[in-house]
Amino acid sequence: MPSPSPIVNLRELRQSCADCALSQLCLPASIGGDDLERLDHVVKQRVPLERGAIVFHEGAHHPALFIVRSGSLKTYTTLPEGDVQILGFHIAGELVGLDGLAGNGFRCSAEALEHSSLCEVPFDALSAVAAKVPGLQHQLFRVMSREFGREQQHPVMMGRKQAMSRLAIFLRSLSERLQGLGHDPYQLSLSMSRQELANYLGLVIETVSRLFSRMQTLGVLKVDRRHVHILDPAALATLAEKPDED
Amino acid sequence: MPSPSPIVNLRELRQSCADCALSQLCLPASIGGDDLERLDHVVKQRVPLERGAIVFHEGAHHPALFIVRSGSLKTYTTLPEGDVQILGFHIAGELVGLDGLAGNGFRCSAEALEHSSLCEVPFDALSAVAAKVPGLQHQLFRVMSREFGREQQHPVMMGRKQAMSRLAIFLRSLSERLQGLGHDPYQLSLSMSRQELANYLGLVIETVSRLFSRMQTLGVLKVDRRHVHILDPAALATLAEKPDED
DNA sequence: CGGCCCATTGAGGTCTCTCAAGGCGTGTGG
DNA sequence: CCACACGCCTTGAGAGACCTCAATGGGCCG
Repeated sequence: MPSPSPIVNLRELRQSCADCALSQLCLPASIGGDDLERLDHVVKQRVPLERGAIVFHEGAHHPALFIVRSGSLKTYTTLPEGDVQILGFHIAGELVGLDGLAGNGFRCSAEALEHSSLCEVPFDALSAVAAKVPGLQHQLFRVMSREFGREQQHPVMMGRKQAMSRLAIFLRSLSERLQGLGHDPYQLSLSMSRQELANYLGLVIETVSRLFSRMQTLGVLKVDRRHVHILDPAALATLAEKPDED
Repeated sequence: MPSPSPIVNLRELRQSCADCALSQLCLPASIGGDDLERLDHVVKQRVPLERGAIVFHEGAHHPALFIVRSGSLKTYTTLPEGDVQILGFHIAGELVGLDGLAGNGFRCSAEALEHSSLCEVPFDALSAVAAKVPGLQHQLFRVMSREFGREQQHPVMMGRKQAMSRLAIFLRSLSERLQGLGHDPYQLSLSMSRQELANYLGLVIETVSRLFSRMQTLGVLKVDRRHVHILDPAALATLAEKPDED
C-alpha cells in the first residue's frame, strides 16, 4: 500500500463517533458523552477499501458489525452449485454483518463495490459495552430491527412478477436512502454493474438493460452508463406498482 | 370467552421457560436458574390462537417478540395497491416480531395459519432484564442474528428463475426445520394454502399446483392435499439446484 | 491503435402467467 | 341420508414476458 496522503489517514484515524456525520444513523444516537467515549474505544476504524476488497467471507468466524461510512458494499451468498445470489447493496450509514453473530460464522460475504470506508465493531466488545450502557443496548436492538425491516423489502421486490416493477422499486428505494443521507434523490450513481443489479433483482442482465432503455424511452429516466437521472418520480412510482400499461 | 377447559388453562399458565420443550431454541438457553426465573415473569403466555387470528398488524406500535410454541404463523405485508406479499412461515421455536423493535411499529402483520400458541415478550421488559443479565443479552443478539440469517434465505429462493427449484428449496427448508424439532423430516403437513405458498414463492397458484403434480409424477413426492410425503430426498435436492433436466 | 470488458440490441424459444373449466372434499340444509 | 353449494385445488389451452443465444457498440487502458 504505497503511502496514501498522510493527511487523509490522519483524518480517518482521528474521526471519532462524536463527530461522525452518521451518528444519527449509527449506534451512538441518544448516548451520553462518557458512554460514547467508551464505545469509541471499541470501534475500529478500518483502512479504506478498494473496489473488490472483501470485508468478510461466508463461513468466517469473526463476529463483528460493520458500518459503512462512505462508499458501498454488496453482500452475497454462494450456492452449492456455484451460483451467486446478491442479498443487498449497502450505502453509508447502513449495517452489515448482522448474520454473523449467531455463532455459526457469517452466512454471506461482503465486498466493496467502490472505494469505501467502514467502521468495524467486534461483537464481543460491543456486547460488553452494551451490558453496561442500557441506552446503547436499546439502540442496538433498534438498529438491528431496522436492518431486519430493510431486509424484508428484498422479497417484496422479488415477489413482483413484472421485471419493470422490480427495477422501479429498486430505484425508488435507492433514491430514498440517498435522500436520507442528504443527497439529491434524483441523481443516482450506481456503484454496481448491470450483472450485479440483475442478480439482485432476480433477472438476467439483458432484461435489466432493456428495462433501462425502455424507461428512458418512456421519459422516466435519463440513463448514462451507471449514472441514472430520475426525470419523472411520479411515473417511476406508478411503474413500481403496475408495470407499463400505457 | 365462554370458559375453556380450566385444566388446559392451568397447564398453559403454569408452563414456565424452565420446562419448555423449546428452551434450546428459544431465549433462555445458557441462562442460569435465577435469571431464568426473572425472565419468566416477563414472558406472557398467550391464549391459544385460532386459524386466521391476527397476532399483530402492520404499523402497530406494540414492540414485543413472539415465539411460536406450537402451530404456525405467516407474516406478510400489504403493498400500496392492495396486494399481499407473504414474508415467511414460522413454526415452533421461531421468533416473530423482530421488525417491530425499531420504534416505527411493525413492518408486517402476523397471522395464525392453524390452531397455535405463542409466548409474548414485551420488548421493554425484555430489554430491561437483558441489561441485568449479560448472558441473556448475548443470547438475544444471537437469536436475532439467527433469524436474520433465516430471513436471507427467502431472496435466495426467489432468485431462482425456475419455479421447480423454488418449490424444492422451500420443501427442503421446511423439512430441515421440522427435523430440528424432532419430527419426521419426510412427512410434511403444510399449514398454508396453495395460494399462500404461491405468494411466498413469487408464483401463481396454478404453477404451484402443476409443480406438485409433476414432482409426484417424477416420483419425488407423494402429495395428498396438504400432506406431502418426500419419497426421494436426493432427487428433491437435485431439483433444488437444477430444475428437471431429465 | 488494439484488446478487453461491459453494456446494448436483436431474434427466437420456453417457461410461467392468464383465462377458463372441471374435480374433490367439506359443510349445510332439506 | 342425500342434495347442493362453496371453497380449494387441479388441469387444460393460449398468450405473453422473460430467458437464451448471438452479434454489435462503446469506453477504458495498456
